[in-house]
This record gives sequence, C-alpha cells and structure tokens, in this order.
Amino acid sequence: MARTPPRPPRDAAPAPRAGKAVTIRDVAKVAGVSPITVSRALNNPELVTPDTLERVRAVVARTGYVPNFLAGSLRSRRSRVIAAVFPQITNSMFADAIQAFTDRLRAEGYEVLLGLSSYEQREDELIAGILGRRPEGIYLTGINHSPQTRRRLIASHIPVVEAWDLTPTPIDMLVGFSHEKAGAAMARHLLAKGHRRIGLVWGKDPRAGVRRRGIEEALAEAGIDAVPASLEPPPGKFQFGREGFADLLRRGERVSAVACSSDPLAQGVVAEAQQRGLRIPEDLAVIGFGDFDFAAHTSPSLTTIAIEKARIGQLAAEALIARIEGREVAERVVDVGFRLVEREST
Amino acid sequence: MARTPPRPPRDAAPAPRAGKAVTIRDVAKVAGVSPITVSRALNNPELVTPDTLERVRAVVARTGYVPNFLAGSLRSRRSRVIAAVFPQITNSMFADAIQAFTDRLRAEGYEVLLGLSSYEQREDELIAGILGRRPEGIYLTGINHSPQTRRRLIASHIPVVEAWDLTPTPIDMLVGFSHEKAGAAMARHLLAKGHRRIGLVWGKDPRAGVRRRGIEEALAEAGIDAVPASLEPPPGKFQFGREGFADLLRRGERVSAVACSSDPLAQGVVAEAQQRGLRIPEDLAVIGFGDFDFAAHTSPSLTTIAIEKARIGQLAAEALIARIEGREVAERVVDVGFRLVEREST
DNA sequence: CTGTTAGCGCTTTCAT
DNA sequence: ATGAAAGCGCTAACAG
Repeated sequence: MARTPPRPPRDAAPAPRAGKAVTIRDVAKVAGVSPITVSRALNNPELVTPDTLERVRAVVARTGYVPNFLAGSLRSRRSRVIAAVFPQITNSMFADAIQAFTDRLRAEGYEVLLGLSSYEQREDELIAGILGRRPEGIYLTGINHSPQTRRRLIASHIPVVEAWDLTPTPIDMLVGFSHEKAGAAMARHLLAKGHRRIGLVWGKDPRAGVRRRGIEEALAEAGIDAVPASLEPPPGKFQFGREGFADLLRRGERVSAVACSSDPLAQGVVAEAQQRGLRIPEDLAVIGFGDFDFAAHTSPSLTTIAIEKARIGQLAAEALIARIEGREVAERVVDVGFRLVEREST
Repeated sequence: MARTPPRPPRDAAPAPRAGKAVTIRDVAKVAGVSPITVSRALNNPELVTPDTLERVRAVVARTGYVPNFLAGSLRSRRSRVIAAVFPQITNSMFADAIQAFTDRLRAEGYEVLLGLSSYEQREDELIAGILGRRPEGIYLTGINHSPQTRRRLIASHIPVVEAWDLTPTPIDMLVGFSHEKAGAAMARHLLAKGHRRIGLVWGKDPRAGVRRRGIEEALAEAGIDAVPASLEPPPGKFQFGREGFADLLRRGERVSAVACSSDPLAQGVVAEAQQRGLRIPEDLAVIGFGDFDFAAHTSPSLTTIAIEKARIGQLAAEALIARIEGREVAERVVDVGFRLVEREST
C-alpha cells in the first residue's frame, strides 16, 4: 500500500478519462509524416520505406502510442474481435473448448469477447449487447436460440458457429455431435453388460435432456420402460451426484447400473456407492459423460462417453477464420462424434 | 445441412460485409425524429416523451437496428468493456473467479474481453492488443508484469486490479492473498502432525514458486533442510500428481507426507499412493492447495489450503466498477486470505 | 511510396 | 423535449 504510485484523482462523475491519449496525429506530427503513413507503418509495414518505418516505430515507442482500435474498427469495419457464448465456465465441460478456441484465435490476431449466458438467463440480451460490438464472428454453445436471436444473427451477416450439438439446420455452421446418439450409446453399453434395472442421475440442462431421451428410447426398445431418474440442477457436480444416488436409494429404486449426464455426477455416484459398501462395478456399474481424462482419474475409474472438447473449440475457431477470410468452408456441419471409453480393470 | 438458409456469398477478399447495416439515421428518418433523439430514446429514455419513445422503439424493433457501440464508444469514450487476463482457463483454479467476475460485470452492463496469457507467453503483446480496445478497466492475474506493461497500464489511466497475489506495491488495486504464508501454513500443519520427511509435488508456475519458498523456509526454521521435490509443468493435473509421486519414490525419497501445489496434483498423489498399497493418511499424509470442494471430493478426502476463488472475482469486479463510477475504493489492497481445511475422518 | 479528403456511426455541446 | 453542428480517431479511396 505504501509506495503505490500516486494516481490522478478521478472526477466525481463517471466521466471520461482526463488525460488525453496520444493519437495517430501526434505520432505523425513528431515523426514528420502524415497520419496515414503512421497507420501504414503499423498495419502494412511493407508499404512503407524501411527508413520511415523505423522513424515511426521509434516515435510510437517513445510516445507510448496505443492505437485506438475502436476508431480503426469503425472506419475499416474490421473489429478483429470474435465473440463466444458459453452457458458457464465452471462447468468443466466447456473449459477446454474455450481454451482451444481462444488460443487458435489469438494466433490469428483476434481478441475474444466472452459471454456467459448462465443457461437461458436471457441469451437474447447478451447477444444483442455482443452484436453491438461488431464482432467479426460468433461462437454459440448449443442450437436452441430464440427466433429473435436467430434473426439478429442472420441479419448481422457475420459467420456463426454453433457447437456442442447437431442439427441439419444450423444458423450457419456447426461443430458438434449427437446427444441423442450419445445417450443411446450409454444404453447399449449397459444393456450389453446385462443390466436391466438402470437408474439415472441427470442434470437439467437442455442438452442433457436430449441425451436422456436417447438413453430412454434405446432402453424402451429393449423393453425397459421404467427408468428412475434423479434430476439435478446444473452444473453437474460431484456433490449432486452423491445426493442423486442417495435420492434413488431413498426412493427404493434397486438398480444395478447408474448412468449420469456428466462425469462429475458420476464420480459423486461412485463415492456415495462406495461409502455404502457397494463395489464398483461388481455391485453397481456407473457410466458418465464428457471427459475421459476426468473419468480416468476416479478410483475406480469410470466408463464414460468421451468428447474431444478441445477439438470442438479449435474447429469452430478455424471455421470462423476461414469464412472471415473469404474462404468457403467445405463442411458446414462437422460431427466430431464421441467414443465410449471403458474403465480400466482396476 | 439441407434447409440451411441461403446466405449471401462472400467476396473472395477479406472484405467488409456487403449488407449495409441499419444505422441510427435510418431509424431516425423512419421515426420522423433526429438521430440524437433516437440515441436518447435508447440511452436516456427519461429525456424523451413517452410518445416519441414508443415510436422510436417500434421502429427499432421493426428495422432490427443494432446500435454500433464501436461508434458510440469512440465518441463518448465509454466502451463498457472490461478486460480480464488469466494464464489459462483449463486450470480449475481460475474458472470460479472468471465466472464470478463476469457475472458481476454483466449485471452492471459491462462486457468482458477475455485474454488468456498461457503463462508468460507474451503477456505484453496481449495487453497491448487489449488496451487498444479501450477497456474501462482491467483485471490481471498475478503481480509480475513487465516494466513495459506496467508503464502502459499506468499510462492508460484506467483502473487496474491485480489478483491472486499480494504486494505492497500494486499497479493500482489488488485482491489476493499471500502465497508465501499459504506455503508456510502447509509446513506448519505437517510439522504439527509430526512429519519430518516431507516431499513436494509441485507445479512450475510463478505463484506456486512463491508458495514453495514459503513452505521450505518454514521447514528450514524447524531444522528441515532437505525437501525433495518433483516439479511438474502447469496446469497442475491429476496425471502429473501420479507421476510426481512415482518420481519421488523412484528417486528413493522416503517421505511420510507430500505437499502439493494444487489439489489435482494432490489427488494424483493419493491415487498413486493407494495403488501402491499405502493408506492415506496413516502411511502417507497428503495436503493440497486451492479448492476445498475439489479436495473434499477425493476419497479419502484431502487436507487443503482453501481459497475463496469466486470471492476474488467478485471483489475485483466491484473494485473496478467503483472506480469507473468515480467512487474511491476504501482499500486498495484486499487480502482475502485462505484457510486450512482438514480432511474428514472418512 | 506518400499524402489529401472524406466519412465510419455515434454522442457531446450548445441552441432553441 | 428536441435538434444542428461538430468531431471522437482512424482508414478507404483516390490522387500524385
């Protein structure tokens, strides 16, 4: 606290900064060139003689000039910003995708505007605010958007990537996988292992709902119609897994297998089961969803439906970049699929 | 793919959008008012008669007008954007803070520009790019910034919050805790339990380094000078924990306790130890760092140094908002502390 | 290779 | 309560 550099006291009002920032004209004046030459030196150095280039750079360094991209973007209609909307970040599900997406875009010189929509809580407003910043592309999680949002997005004429889900009618482009099939794959696995009494500990988010339909329909085809479920609020986390399984038992459901809508939930189920003296998988089989790494780290490790999350982020970034640069993308819809990874023998 | 709405084919060049967007003047013309009245209807509705307000709103809705904040920000010098820089997002350490930070800011009408600096990989460049977008405030992870970055930040005259660490000389404001003390607390705990042969499985990130100094100095004071350590690359994760502990054993280090720089690492150590037939904590005590929730979910659950991560994000957001709105903040430096949480009896 | 002119879309300022 | 003029800082478009 002691030697904090004295900062200029602010005005009482929420007013603009006092200190006038260095502008391109200041730099131009000092360097003895025109503003546009400074602009070129910074953005298209190859259009400028090495001599002036160096002079301009020196002045920029000396004056601490920071180009105002707001102004540049306004004029050039290129903001070099790409927006990304996720339901939430604490959900381990999305972190890898965000990271990969952001890394890829920064490598191409884009900044990322992050929107967290907290599942449903007015994605509309969020996106309206985002579009006002004129991003050059936008990444959306999921395919369920209000008609209003769809209209705005289409009217904006910027490339859009929807991710984490599959539909034949994306707004524009899409990178994801079928949650219905993922659910069905869970069912098939459990059926193959001979399970008939299967319980669900399941999150309430929209895509989890689709997976649930997938698993229940596949079970119904095998003649299993009663599938007890304990529903938990997002984000699916360990504690809810424990509670969910306890809830199933409390309700007197006697199951030989539990399927979970996420790996943290599944870990919770495993913990609760072990605490009650059940052996995994002899007494209770548990299958999760999402992250093989995550599932592999439990003990005993879980069977899970694994998703290449980072790949989704990267492909989405690349699709946006391609379209911004005027290249048509070969595939508008990319199905990255999933794979079932069985637990180690442990 | 089938019914994808036909989008206007893009030009080959990375050119601006073709479709001219609706501007405030278009809206004004249709509503039969001046542009400034539209602006007021949107931003200061109380300055406009209910009648014109309604008319303007109707036209906005009908035309799909999306205000261009780039232009507005340029003129008003208020971008309503706040930037946040984190080393990485896959590190479970930061997710809660990002979420809390973003939630708080959106509630106040700010958008968040996310920067991921990937530990060291040119934070300078990242921040230069960010400042060009004229954020009204900036959140930084950590206190180690290049002189150049410090200069730029100070010259920008925007409020800055550094987080996750403590120093008497922040750039501006700070919300964090002492990593040195956190390390020392680990040492004290293990010493109190009677341990003398203590090993480290430790991440290589800068703040972890400070915690290491804290623990080693505290151990040295107790006469323990040899503290074998296995160093792992960030992000500290389960697998590295396993490998780290295996590494210690391979090197012939016989320890009764292992301290880890993060909870995922600690979980890995626990798993590896259990696999080798060691009982936790009877044969091996393990202490982690970071997230009580996380640590509580292991089995047996871990002792850990718990941090209120969401609180850091929230306090940081509030500090920035306060300063942007012209309020002086009472405390420039906030120490949120940490607490040692012992494992359940399990 | 460099400069001039104009204007991106909005909001500040000053009138009325 | 509304409007006219001006300009935020930059770059597109067109010279030269």
